[in-house]
Amino acid sequence: MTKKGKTWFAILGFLSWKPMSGYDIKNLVDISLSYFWSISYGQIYPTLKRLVAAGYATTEAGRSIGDRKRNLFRITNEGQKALDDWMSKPIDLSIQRDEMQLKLFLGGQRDTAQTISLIRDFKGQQTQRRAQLLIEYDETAPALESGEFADDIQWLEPERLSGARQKQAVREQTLIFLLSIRQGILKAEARITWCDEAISLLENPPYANKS
Amino acid sequence: MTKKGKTWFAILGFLSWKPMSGYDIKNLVDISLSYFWSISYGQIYPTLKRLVAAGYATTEAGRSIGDRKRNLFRITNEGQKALDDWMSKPIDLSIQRDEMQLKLFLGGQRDTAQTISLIRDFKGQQTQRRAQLLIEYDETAPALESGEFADDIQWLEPERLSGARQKQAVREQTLIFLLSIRQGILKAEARITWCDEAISLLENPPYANKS
DNA sequence: TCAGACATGTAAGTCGTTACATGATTCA
DNA sequence: TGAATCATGTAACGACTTACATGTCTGA
Repeated sequence: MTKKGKTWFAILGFLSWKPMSGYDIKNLVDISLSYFWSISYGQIYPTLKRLVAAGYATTEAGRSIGDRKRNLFRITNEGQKALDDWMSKPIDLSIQRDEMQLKLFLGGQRDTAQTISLIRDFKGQQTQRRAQLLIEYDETAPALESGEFADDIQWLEPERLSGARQKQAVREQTLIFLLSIRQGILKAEARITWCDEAISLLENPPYANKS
Repeated sequence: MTKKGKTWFAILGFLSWKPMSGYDIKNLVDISLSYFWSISYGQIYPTLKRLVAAGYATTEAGRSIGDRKRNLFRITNEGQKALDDWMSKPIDLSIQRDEMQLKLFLGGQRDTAQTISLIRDFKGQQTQRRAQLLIEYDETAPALESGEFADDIQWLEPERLSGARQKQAVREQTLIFLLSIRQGILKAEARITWCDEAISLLENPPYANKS
């Protein structure tokens, strides 16, 4: 049996929303998950094939009204079952490589000045990211009230629902999206806090006057 | 020319401390960088070969006094130069895949109850990790005062230095190590904060009474 | 009509893990 | 003596990116 990794279930997860093409999936990830996920065609198309081979999806070539022609993939009951199973499994917490920490560790006691300057740069990056995320948050938040997506943010265009249900779906989706942005903001802020602590300690080591 | 990735420079960075074997490097990473880096023999030995081929390191087979025999690798001037260059380059900030966020996004509006339970589990994991890191912090911190490593924490055993210089080296290394633990703690706390916010919002959505 | 977006795919290569193979040395 | 650990490696596989190839459709 083929190996089922995170990409496998990520794609299956999108198909559980509604039937999609590989192209749709790529767009969806790029537009709405760009901060914490990415995927390439080199993964998508072969994985879709394997999903069909595994009986987790079916394919309908060429279909689509009004739109250009796309190869749509639809999740099967078996696929849905496998997805539900994976969704409820605890998060895999294996190491997240952290280049900043690696450089700190490797160079920290050899060249403090350079390390400090590196941390300063890092803080700059994180500060910028935080600002960017705050803007995105503010642009998205109104949809929570209105139930209508702002301008270009129509990543989830659900099957047409009647007015009230449609608005509710938009609100739910918006809340999820805001939560993910919020996570990015908190992460950036934690890093900024760390940078400040680290710079301060490296500039004035607590053992400075010890022999 | 062979590709030079992070693993390449990670290994080179260790060699810049003192000559080491592949086995030493593996141990060092496992013991002191385990929270934010990992490396396997399948990477180490081939990379060491490539470092030698690139002129960044030399090898001395069999050497070692009192110890078992090991193949030691020593960084060259050229290697040191390349390392310095890499060390001063800004941190690569490309996406960090985040399984929690992926699952939130995929399942959030389909099955809120399951998502909440997933977040609760995640919070549990992060709380545990935070506790573990706090313990490690407390165990390591005394070395900042004493200039002597606690019990089994002798990852950096520098070339023998005279008393005062030796203590100073230990203090510097300890500070770096504490900073990296601190980063792990801040990261875990940011995640815990997010979990609380997320659960609260998912349980009581701000749009609950809207039509 | 033709540039640009839409849409689908493959090939080659890097990166990393796991499992396996091999042998030396230590010490209970 | 034999189990554990020290020590060095390779092979196979999976995950992911990049670059390429190919063709369609839309609108200025």
